Amino acid sequence: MGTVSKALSLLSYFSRQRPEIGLSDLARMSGMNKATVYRHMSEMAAQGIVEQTQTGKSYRLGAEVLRLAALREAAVPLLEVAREQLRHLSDATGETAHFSIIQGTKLNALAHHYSTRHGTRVTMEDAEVLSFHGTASGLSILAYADTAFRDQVLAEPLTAHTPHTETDPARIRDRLNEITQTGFAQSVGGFEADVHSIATPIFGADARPIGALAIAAPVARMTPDMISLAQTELALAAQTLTRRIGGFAPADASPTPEETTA
Amino acid sequence: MGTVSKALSLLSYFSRQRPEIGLSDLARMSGMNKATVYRHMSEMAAQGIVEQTQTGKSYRLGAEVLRLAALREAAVPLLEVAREQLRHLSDATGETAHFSIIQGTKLNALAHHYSTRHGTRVTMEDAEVLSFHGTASGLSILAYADTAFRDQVLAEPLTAHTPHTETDPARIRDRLNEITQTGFAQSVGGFEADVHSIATPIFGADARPIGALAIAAPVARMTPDMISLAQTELALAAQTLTRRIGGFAPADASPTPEETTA
DNA sequence: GTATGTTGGTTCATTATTTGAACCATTGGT
DNA sequence: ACCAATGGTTCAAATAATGAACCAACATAC
Repeated sequence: MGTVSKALSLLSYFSRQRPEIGLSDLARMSGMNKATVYRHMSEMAAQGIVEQTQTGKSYRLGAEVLRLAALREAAVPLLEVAREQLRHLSDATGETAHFSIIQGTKLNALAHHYSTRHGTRVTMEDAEVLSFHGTASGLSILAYADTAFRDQVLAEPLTAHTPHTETDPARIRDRLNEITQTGFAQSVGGFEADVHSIATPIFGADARPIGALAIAAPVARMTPDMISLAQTELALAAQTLTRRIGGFAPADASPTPEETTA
Repeated sequence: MGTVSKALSLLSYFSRQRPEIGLSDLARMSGMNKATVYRHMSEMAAQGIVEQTQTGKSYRLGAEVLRLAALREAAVPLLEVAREQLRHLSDATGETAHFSIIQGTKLNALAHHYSTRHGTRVTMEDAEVLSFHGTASGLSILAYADTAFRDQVLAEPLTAHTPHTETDPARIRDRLNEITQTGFAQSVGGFEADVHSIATPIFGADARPIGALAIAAPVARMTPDMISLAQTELALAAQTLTRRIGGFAPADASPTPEETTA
């Protein structure tokens, strides 16, 4: 691993739960020497990628990443198009819609939209790390991912987020097969208790999944009619999103909206 | 300059005008050796910061920057709060409102909001680089920036974006003094022909300007009444934004909304 | 008030990494 | 068939990264 990778890998320790990290902590977490971490952070700070809090101590992400993200959106308007679909999805279903993408071996929630139809709703946070095995989004992606990626994810220890999380790799593989039949993954309380989610993957130019659209509702409101509606809308939104970002669904991919509506 | 800085500095060559860059071009632009650029880009690609287009050739910014930006927003909700104010500003004035921040020695437009009141409007692109001397936003920032920064910006060659762009450093300094009197900067056709902009700065925790809010309208629609309205709304929005991000306006800063309304 | 354990930051000889000229293999144009 | 690009690769030489030990500053504990 080169110096640049090492420096950039420091960024992976920042999370929603830990948006600011001190020098010593960062050195401990990364296992790197304190002096090394200091220089890496200083260099990244000079480039605006990170900055120090006004107390002068701990580090956090810098404003430059905003520029980079805006530029990325200009080149590949993934989130912009996704937000459009999310708005439509939550309006059509009256429930929370969210979008997440694969980044390395992680699944990151990047955008969401709430509906105002109900007083209670499933709440989301952007930049939250989701699990592949415990969420509908993750499962839908795994179902269409190549074997190597699936094996890699399922080889790691699978944490049980709730009592209902399926953590047995063999049983998860069975579910993945079922998912490819319908094109939709479901998770009932697998990540958060009392949340029923339905998801379908989004594909990149190489026909491999790059993310997922999902609708999340309280278990009680996810009636058969609702499931049917959610699937219809998800299929349409996913197809639109995949197409708009220049992606291609694989031959065995999620059904077209016509098929679903039937 | 360390290796990490050099690698990260490659990112600065990506712009709205040039969202994808090939290896040889990037080497030429940066003046670095082709092999060096190749390894830097490879390492950054491994971290998801950049990626290669499916034609396999040129590089562009990667999806990881979206995660980083989402995380930055979670830690410092600058854009979220700014967008709120932009919405209000464009609704209240019926014109285009936009927000830009200083990054290094550049001024970057990062968010905007259009009004639907008129058929014609000033259009903006996010992630666009603005000039300090040619825009109302830039001037408003310069007016409140420390001397060192102001000198640095005015020492560089000042390009004339339009025939109306003021490029004489001495005359610009005079205008900056006037700006500190009122708290607002104006630019009539200084960046784009037929665009009249009014801007006021946003301050960080150290009472130094970090960005600016602006309203841009076609010259003909920027009547005295409109200017007055824009200033009132800008002052309020800027004060709110500065406060919400934990910033402080300096003692000699832009007037409070009360003073302006008078 | 002193001792102790933090913290962020710095130093410098040793070491490992980056660097760049020259080199391929492809591609596209003439 | 040629030429001039392109992205990518190699390897000795040069340069930069590294890490143990070291500050000074700040808490907390005794």
